[in-house]
Order: sequence, then structure tokens, then C-alpha cells
Amino acid sequence: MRVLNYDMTNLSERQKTLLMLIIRDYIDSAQPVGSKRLAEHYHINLSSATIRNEMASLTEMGYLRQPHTSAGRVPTEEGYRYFVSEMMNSAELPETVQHTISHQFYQSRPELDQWMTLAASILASQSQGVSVVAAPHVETTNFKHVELISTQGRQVLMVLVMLGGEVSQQILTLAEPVPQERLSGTATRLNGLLAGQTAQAISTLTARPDPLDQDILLLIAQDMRRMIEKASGEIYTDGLTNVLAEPEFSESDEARRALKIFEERATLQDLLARTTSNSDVGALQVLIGGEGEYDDLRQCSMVIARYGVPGMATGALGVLGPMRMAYSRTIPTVRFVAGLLSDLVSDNISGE
Amino acid sequence: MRVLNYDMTNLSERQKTLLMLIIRDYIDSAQPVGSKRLAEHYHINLSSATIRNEMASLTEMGYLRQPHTSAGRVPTEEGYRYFVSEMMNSAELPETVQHTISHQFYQSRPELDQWMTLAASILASQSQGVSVVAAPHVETTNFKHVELISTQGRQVLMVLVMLGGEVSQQILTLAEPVPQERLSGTATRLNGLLAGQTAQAISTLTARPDPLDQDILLLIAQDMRRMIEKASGEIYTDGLTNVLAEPEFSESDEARRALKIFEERATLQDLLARTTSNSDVGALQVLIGGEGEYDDLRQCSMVIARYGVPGMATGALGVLGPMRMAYSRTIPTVRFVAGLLSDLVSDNISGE
DNA sequence: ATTTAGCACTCTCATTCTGAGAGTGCTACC
DNA sequence: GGTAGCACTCTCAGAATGAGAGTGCTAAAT
Repeated sequence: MRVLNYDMTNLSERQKTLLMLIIRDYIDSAQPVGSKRLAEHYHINLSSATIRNEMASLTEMGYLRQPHTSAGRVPTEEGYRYFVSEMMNSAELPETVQHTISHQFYQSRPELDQWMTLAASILASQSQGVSVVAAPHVETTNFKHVELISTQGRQVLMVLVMLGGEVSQQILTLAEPVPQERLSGTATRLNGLLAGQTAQAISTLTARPDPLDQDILLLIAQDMRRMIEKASGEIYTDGLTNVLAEPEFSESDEARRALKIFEERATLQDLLARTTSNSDVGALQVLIGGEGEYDDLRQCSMVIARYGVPGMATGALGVLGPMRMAYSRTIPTVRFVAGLLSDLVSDNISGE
Repeated sequence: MRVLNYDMTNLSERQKTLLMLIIRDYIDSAQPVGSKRLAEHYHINLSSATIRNEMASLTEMGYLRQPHTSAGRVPTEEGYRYFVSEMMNSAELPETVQHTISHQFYQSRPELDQWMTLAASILASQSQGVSVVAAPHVETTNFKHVELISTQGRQVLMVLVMLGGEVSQQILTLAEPVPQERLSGTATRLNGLLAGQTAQAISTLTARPDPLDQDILLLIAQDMRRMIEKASGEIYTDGLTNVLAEPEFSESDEARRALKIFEERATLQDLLARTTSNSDVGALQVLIGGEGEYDDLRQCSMVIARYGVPGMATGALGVLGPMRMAYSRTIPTVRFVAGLLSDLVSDNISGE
């Protein structure tokens, strides 16, 4: 993570206002902003010449730059960072939008899959960017119940239920066919033995009555560990085509590189995991220009947040767009949706 | 479905050869093919003038067209249809490639999810197009086993196992908490009552011993019907960015429209379902230029096949690319992967 | 000490023009 | 029937041009 290196005391009140204005205008228009345009369109009581002087300072300080000698100014990454940090606290999603979104969630079928898809869809449409939502992944897990169901021949379906309500199912192929009664016996014995235990505790236990018990015990421990270790849950995306509509990506090559990241789920998971691993739930992170780490995102920004219940189950979600993205819309949306999902996860964990 | 309206007897042997050559060249180069180029690069014993005459005929017959008066020829949709129908039977995937692909499948974890992802990935990389794989969906389903597991308070996990080995799980919220013993009793009774039944049969049954039994019975029937009705399984795609690399899509708008279809899963499912519903497993379909039905695919072609075991479980898969796609590579790949998945599905249904 | 008006200068971008090149269709000849 | 030759058409890349926008600097105004 890079530390923002601007010093707010450097900027006069007027410079701040101008900088914000310039960036806002550029985000709207995608055109370099000139002093004249600025003086005319917004009623600042300043002549274009004065604005020019201030712009020159801002350029020198690294917040703006000129694409070429005689064009208007365009924000630098540093400029965007300033813009975002200024706006971060103020921006709130309009109440009507908040209600619409909440409504959609509480009207959807109460399944994780539905929620993830919905969250991705809402983020994408609100922000006009590409959204990504990683399903929550459990951080600790305690055994509640196991069922063993013979399906066909040597195949057995093992269903594992955790105290938090998570379910894992897996098909085992045994060395030889085992009748359902014996499987049920094993399940009953293990249910008694393992109630409430953690994966770690289980892996040290031994079960005696039946050699099958020990085998299953091992598999359970293994499965529970796997549930925790899985770096993060499945990934949902939406709005992939939005990014193609942006003028800066009309030369398809840049767009392709950015979208490629979204096809390689592994990289994406890594990115989400790394950038949110040490941040609190509820805190937003804004990555501007790939922050020097992700070359394919050099032209992009991401707004990312972690959601869920720390210590129990958390996931991450975010929006990718051009650096010139509508932060004032995206940031509050991401924050709001993250909050909503946190509530849903929390409700789900504590039971009804 | 549109009927191909060319009449093969119209074409002399020489015209056939030329047409195939022109289309192949255009697919490779993405450049209109001229008579001179043709005469020089391929050693046909014909002068460019003769070729010009033949090209004029082919143009009149509707297989070729000129982008403008003085450019080479480009295939029409009709031309591509002819090309595809000629090639359809001949093309075979090289054995080494076949082995590599099979190998990947038999090495992967034996889970549907893995297979689908792998199939999508292979199709995309082999064809350099956008791949789509719809998971197989069961066409008939017979009850095997149900488990009811109390998770938290009024929430109950219902796990349904079918004779084919499919599993469905669902969380129910009961009106009031029910102890695990009573749930187990219900499950045991229903298991006896329903063994081997179809959804239809189950929905007409009535269970007496316990009011809970009847409730669960209804849910089971409902769930089994849902499994069948679901038009098709989940959809996997890969290679979305491939299409952006094609020269005809460098103007991002066309590409966006095509990719949008892949974001709207519903449309895509519909498309797959409709085009493959009346075709046999193993038969390929090639949709060229959207076949007049899908406006967003006007510039695209799709190679689609159905796979699975008819009457039991079938799915669909395919590749989307520009009309100028590498059919000679795509067609055999789609055919081969469809065959492979059919085998896997078939193995899976009959048990080990 | 700021702010502003004015001006010379720079650079881009859309437009126009031009010639090279590619490809065609037709005609006359083999 | 096949082919050489030729006049013709059309596109495309590159050069030339000029309008327009924007700048930085200086000198005057507040």
C-alpha cells in the first residue's frame, strides 16, 4: 500500500476548490479542462488568467498535468487521490436509492447465490463500472452435524453442517460398498463425539468403534480445514461490458488487459484478498492506477470494501472503472452495499 | 432455423475450389481477397483474369461480395454456410490434441464444476473465441433419499438425493422449532414411501402419520419439479476477451453488443435451449450471422452442440466468434469436447 | 500584493487534397 | 474457354492547411 504523499497544508482554500472543480469537470466530460471553460461555466469570481496561475501551481505540485503544451489540464493519480480523500467522508447515497437497493435485497430469495448476483448487478449498474463480489468465507467453523448417505454402489454423500449454518457436501468413494445402516451408525457416533468441536480439535481425535469411523473422521477434519483455508469464496462479476463504453478504452487493447484480470479469477481473488486483508470491515479502499502493483490496471481505479462479520465470515466486493470513474457515485454505493451484505451475513450467522 | 438455399449443382468443381480457397484466405488474413493475390499465392494454373470471371459468377450467386467497387471479395453469410457445410464432415481434431484434452479431463477433480470450467477453458483457448458451457440438466429424476437436519432454531436443511446421483439442498424455515428426532422420523417414513418415485407421482401422494410429513412431502415434490423445470443448468463462459482481439471488433461497439449477450445469462440460456432443443446429441449446429434472429450477433457466428445422455441429462456448449472464425479448428473442437462431456455424464449417471 | 487584460506562441485536430496501389470489368486476341 | 492488356474506380495513407483552444508572460489596474 502506498502512502498518500500530498500535504494538505500546501493547498490554499481556493486551490482546493479549483482542484475539486477541475477533477469533477474532467470526470463528467472526459475532456482536458481549460482555464477559460472553468471561468465561464462555474461562477467563480476569478478571471481565466488567475485560474491559469493557480493551475500552474497545481501542476507543479503534481495534482494536474497537461496532455500537451496547449491543452487543458487533466488530473494526475495524485490529483485523484486528493479528490477521493476529500470526498470520502461527505458522500452519501440518496435515501431513495438506499431504499430501492435494500428493497431488492429483502425481496430476493434468501440465498447466498442470489445475494451475490444481486450485489454484483447493483454495483455495476449504479457505478457504470465492472463489479466484483467475493462470497463470504468462513474464518472459524465449529462442527454441528454430519450425515452419510449412500448414493450408488461405493459412492457416499457426506453432508457436513457447521454451527454457523454453513453446509458442505462431498461425494466419497469408499473402498467397498457399505450399507446405509452402518453409515448411519457411524454418523450418529461421530455426531456425539464431535459436537461443537473445531477443525483443529477434530484432527487430533481418534475414534475406535469401527474402522470406518476413523476414516470419516479424517475426512471431516480435512473438509473443515478446507473450508477455512479456501482463500475466499466464489467470485461474481457483472457489468463487464460497461468498461468498453468508456472513451479511454475505445482502443480495445487497454480494455482487454483490464478485462483479462476479471477472467483470471485467481488473480482477482488474490487482489481482493491482499488489499482487504488488513483493512477493517466497513472501511473503503480506493486503488488508483493499480497503485504501481498491477500493471494491467494502470489506467484503472478500483473501489474495494470488505464486508461480513470479522472473525466469523467475511468477503470482499468492489468496482473497477477507468481512473476517471464517477467516484461520487461509486464510493457511497460500494459502502452501502457492503453494509447491507454485512447485515445479511450477520443475520445469517446468528440464526433467525 | 433457416434453410440453406444454395444449390451445390450450381457450382463447378473449379468454382468450389476457388470459393473454399477464398474463404480460407479471408479467415486467415481478414483482408478482402483479390484475384491476383489468389493466383500468385496458391498454385492454381489459372490466370488472375480467369479467376476474376469465376469470382464474378460467385458474387452473382451470392457467395461473395465486394466491400467496395475496387476491393477484393469477402464471403457473404451464404458463402460461410457453404464453407461450413463442406468442411463439417471432413474436419477432425489432431490425435495429439485429442489426447491432451482428454488427459486434462481425466486428471481434473471429478466434479461437475471442474469439468464445466475446464471445458469452457479448452474451448476458448482452442478456438480463440468466447466459449459457453451450460451444465447438464436432468430430464427425469427419481427420488432416492431425503435427509432433514436441524441447523438452527426453526431452520432445517433438507438434502435430497436422486437415483441419478444428483443432490439438491435447501434450507427450510419451519413455523416452529422441531427436534431432530422428529425430523429423522419424518425422513425415515418418507424414504420408505417415496423410494424410486418420480416428481409427478410424488405430488399426488398423501402422507398421514404426522402433519409435518405432508409439509415436507410437498416441498420434496416441488423441489424435484424445480430440478426438472430449470431450463438448463448453470452457465460457464471463458475467453470473453478473445473477441476483443479480433480486428472486426476493434470498434468497440459491435464487440460490446456481442459480449452483452454473454452477460445476460437468461438470453444466452434461451439461445442455447432453443437452438439445441430439437437437435440430436452429437450433431453440431452452426449459426452464422445470428441467422436473422439475434440482432446483436449479426457479425458473429456460433458453433453449438448438445451433449449428455438424451432422456437423462443433457447440456449444451458452444463457441462464439466473429463470422470470420476459424471454423476448421472450432468445429472439431466443439464436437470433440461435446463427445467427451457426453461420456463423462454417461459414466456419472450409471454409477461407478 | 493580487488580480486581470492582452498578446504572442504552441500545439492539436478536423479537413482537404493528392498520388500510389489494388482490384475490377471488359475487349480483343490466342 | 482461357488470357493479356487496359482503362477505370475506389480506398487509403500522408502532406498541407487553418481554425481553435489553451498557455505563459508582461504590464497595467485594483
